Amino acid sequence: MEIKNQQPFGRLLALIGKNYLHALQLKLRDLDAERNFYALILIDEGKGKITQQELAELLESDKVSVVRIIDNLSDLGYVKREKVETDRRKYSLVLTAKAEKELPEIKTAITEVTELAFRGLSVTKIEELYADLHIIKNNLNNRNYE
Amino acid sequence: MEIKNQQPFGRLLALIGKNYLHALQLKLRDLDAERNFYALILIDEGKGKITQQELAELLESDKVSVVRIIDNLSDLGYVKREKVETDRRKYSLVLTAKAEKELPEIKTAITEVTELAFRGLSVTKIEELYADLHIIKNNLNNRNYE
DNA sequence: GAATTTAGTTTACATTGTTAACCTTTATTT
DNA sequence: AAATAAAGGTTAACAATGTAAACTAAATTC
Repeated sequence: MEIKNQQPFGRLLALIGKNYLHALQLKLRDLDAERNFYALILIDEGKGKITQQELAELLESDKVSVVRIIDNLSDLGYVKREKVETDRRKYSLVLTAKAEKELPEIKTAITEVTELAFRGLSVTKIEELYADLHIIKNNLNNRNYE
Repeated sequence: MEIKNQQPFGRLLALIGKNYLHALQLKLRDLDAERNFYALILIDEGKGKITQQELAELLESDKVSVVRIIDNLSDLGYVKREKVETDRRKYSLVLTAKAEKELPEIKTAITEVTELAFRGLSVTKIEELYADLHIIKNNLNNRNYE
């Protein structure tokens, strides 16, 4: 396979990532939440203790974006901000009952879209793929070229 | 490797794609063009005959986005729109001398970032990776779930 | 206790994605 | 040939996203 005359590798990845998200949004179109599904999962895993700053790190995003994500999820009734008593600059992010009710459907949808994406690939190949992608992700980390 | 407790696959790809583009933009920061590098390459390959509609298909984008891309490249002096005489609805997209002069640097930068991304992976692995990604891209094509 | 740092918010601006309405030119229908 | 539809491109509007700067309030450092 010639590498020349192909679209840049990063462009290919970004395109696939976008299509993945579209498939997920379609599967979950009956929910109020239209995006930020992974944030909900991370907040759930935070067991009521995660802060916006910590969430920003997990999402590899910045705190301004996280404010908007939480505003969005909060407006839709998925998340509540709770002042941390021991450090009153921080908020703990807590899922509402609504979010907890819908979370299984979200996780299932993610699994299904991932399975759709991987159709025709063996488990071995998928594991290799993840390993390679993590190598590539590290290679492209800012500290490697800035 | 556990697939659970990882970030959604599409999110990983989108992140890597974004980092790839950042690396490329950094490498090419001395150029006037700050993006749309791949569009320039496609226009070059179109040998002065490609139209906006055709470019939209190659970019897997829509015609509105392409208008903006060509506006941008045209404002920066990289591309000219030339009316097609045989079908006066269309424009041929033509690179300027400036674009042709900078194109080698752009292609080199893309190659370098791609090589940086693939550091530590064998040629065999890279070829497998491309093959797998194209399978995944097809799997996630709209027609497979809409 | 003054200065700095941290968590979060707000504002601003540019880019991107999406949709709809529109103009002009070409193709199709009848 | 006239009417209609379709195609190529443009414009406008709106929401989402990325990035940066300035800000408040609380905590930490010196």
